[in-house]
Amino acid sequence: MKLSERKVLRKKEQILLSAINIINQKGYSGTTMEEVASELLMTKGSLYYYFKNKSDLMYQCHNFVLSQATKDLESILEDGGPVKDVLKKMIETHITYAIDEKETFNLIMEPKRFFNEEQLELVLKLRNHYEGLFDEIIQRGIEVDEFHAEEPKIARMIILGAMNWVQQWYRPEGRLSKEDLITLYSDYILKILE
Amino acid sequence: MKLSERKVLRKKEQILLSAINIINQKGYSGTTMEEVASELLMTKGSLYYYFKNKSDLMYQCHNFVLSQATKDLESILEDGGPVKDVLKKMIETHITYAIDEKETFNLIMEPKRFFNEEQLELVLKLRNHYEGLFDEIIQRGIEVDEFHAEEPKIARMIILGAMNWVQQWYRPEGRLSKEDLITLYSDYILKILE
DNA sequence: ACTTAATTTTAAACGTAAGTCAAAATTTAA
DNA sequence: TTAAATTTTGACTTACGTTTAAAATTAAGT
Repeated sequence: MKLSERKVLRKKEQILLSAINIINQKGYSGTTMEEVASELLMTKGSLYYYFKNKSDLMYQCHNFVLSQATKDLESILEDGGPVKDVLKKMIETHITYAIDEKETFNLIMEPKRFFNEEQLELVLKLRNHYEGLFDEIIQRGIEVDEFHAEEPKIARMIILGAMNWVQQWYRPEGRLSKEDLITLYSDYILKILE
Repeated sequence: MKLSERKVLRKKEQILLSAINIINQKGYSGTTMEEVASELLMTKGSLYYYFKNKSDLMYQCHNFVLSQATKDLESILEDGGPVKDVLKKMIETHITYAIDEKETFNLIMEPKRFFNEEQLELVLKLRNHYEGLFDEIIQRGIEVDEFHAEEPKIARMIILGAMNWVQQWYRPEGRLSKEDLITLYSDYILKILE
């Protein structure tokens, strides 16, 4: 790889990190290309040299965060251990992302609105892979007879939905600590798989 | 009430119904004031005679649909019967709205992005009321010892999240019929409350 | 029916933010 | 040092929400 190519990659990553910050504060619609640019002392025109358009930039931010979450889950799965413990760790990770990276983690919410067809395909692929990691642990649990589910994929959808909804109501400054929240969710989710 | 006032109300409702249709097809961002207006053979300027701005219009669409859903749930609750059956009916109603009125039912998703403070307050009030209806049936169930939940409101959040997520993946043309979906969801949700 | 007042609609603006582009500036490589 | 490649600029276009003053229409009183 040429020097110049590496430079472009570095710049792209700089832009991504900066954009992720702004998006997590102001949301997708609240974030302007102008603001992302000025944060890095560029003009917005330059952004279009690195990213095709706003939704491309947003897509890559989402991708960045989701890929990181994916890696986290993969390493939890690899570490192995009792299925219930593994699932609990996965739940903890997912909920933590959902809260801490609220906006970028869940651009997920309305992918069709924001992404074009090509991006959408990639998002869905990555998302399927991510969701598949939950299927994997559920499957393991079923095999060792610790989990039971008639339609495991539906159970997984229910679990994911329950966890994602956390963003809609949870406030860190509220009555429940993040730890409490995660404990409660883990317990309820395990009941689903009983 | 004067004739003119009634006329305004009728017109407002016409606009709402038309807007709800467009929003459910194209989503909030995909819907332009221009399009809503032209659907009714008006110019977009006129819309601003009836609604303060776009987010006011969208808010009222959401309100309209959510109010209808609320009435449906209230009448199910009033009818009474075995708590599990009542809850199942409520689940069916909620999921049906979530699928059929996808966009307007769940402007819910990101209320802060779209609504101003005043609207937000009203939305949250209505939403709390709506959610409270689920608390009510859960409470009934606990009292007759058919449901068990340590933190019933968290259980309710989990249930709502699970149901709302349906919009993200369910396709009527897919493998599962809406009936299958609702049956599966009901069964899983009842497990949460076991 | 006629006149005046109130209501409703219009069309032409404006503001903001996304996206484009040709030229200018800078960097790289020979 | 110079020519080519890369990167940045800023002015322009377009789209859409929103405002506004004036025009058109409708209602009400006599």
